[in-house]
Amino acid sequence: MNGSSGIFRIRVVLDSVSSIGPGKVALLEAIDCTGSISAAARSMNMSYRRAWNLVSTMNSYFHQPVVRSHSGGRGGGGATVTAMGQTILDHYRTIEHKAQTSARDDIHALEKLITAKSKLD
Amino acid sequence: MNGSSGIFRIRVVLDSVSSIGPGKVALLEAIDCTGSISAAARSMNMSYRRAWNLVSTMNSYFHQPVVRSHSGGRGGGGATVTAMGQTILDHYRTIEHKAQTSARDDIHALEKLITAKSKLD
DNA sequence: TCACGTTATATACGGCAGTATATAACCTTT
DNA sequence: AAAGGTTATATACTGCCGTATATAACGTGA
Repeated sequence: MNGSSGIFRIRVVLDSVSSIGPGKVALLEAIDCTGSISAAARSMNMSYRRAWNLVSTMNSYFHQPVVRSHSGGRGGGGATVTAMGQTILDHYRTIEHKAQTSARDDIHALEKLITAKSKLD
Repeated sequence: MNGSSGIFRIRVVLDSVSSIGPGKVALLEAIDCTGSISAAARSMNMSYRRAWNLVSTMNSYFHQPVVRSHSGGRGGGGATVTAMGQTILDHYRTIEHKAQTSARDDIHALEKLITAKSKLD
């Protein structure tokens, strides 16, 4: 029944240069889950450089950093999602859920108009 | 005030290869408005090739064509958005509106978290 | 019958986003 | 002190998306 996967992709454009969408959100969650930027990148099959750039960008356009990182020490270092980061994740997921729920009938109607091909996996 | 512009971008992913988002929707509306693919492309500062490819793609993944075109004749030819195309536009706009409305509080909350930069135009 | 502007299609070119790779600094653990 | 894995940063390469450009066919109106 899916419900939460693919289907619906939302990007919140906050500014002419600031936006947040499925990619950055997934990265934040992966960092939260793995405890490091490089592990998160690996888990998503993304280059470290790209992951680092995304984090750097996000850190720069919110009032406070969304990720805090440190190098050296046990495990070589790591990164954590800050309270600000969590707040953003929460809002994004809420937006996603409300949007999905409220528009579900029309989404379903659209789905019925496409010629059946490979279903989403 | 805005209401309909930027802020919120939704892409409905119908299939591993089929999706519809702001770009294709804007193109469809431009075709509906101008009566031709090339005029629509010009009005959007998009190459004819790209516009034609997008139309071709959409025509291929819905049950019926979303745009019908004809060459030659008065004005050299033209293109119109079919009933199917209109239906898709309607559903998309409805989804967009419902999503925007239902998630408005959280969107606003997110906006307040970014460092003020150039506002959307 | 010729002109006009469009559809339809192909090929070549350019820019840029993302990858691959390398290197230094960091700091705990052994 | 040495090892190990991470952050942080730079440079070079690659692939792809979209532009630019060219050409043929089409069909109404002058």
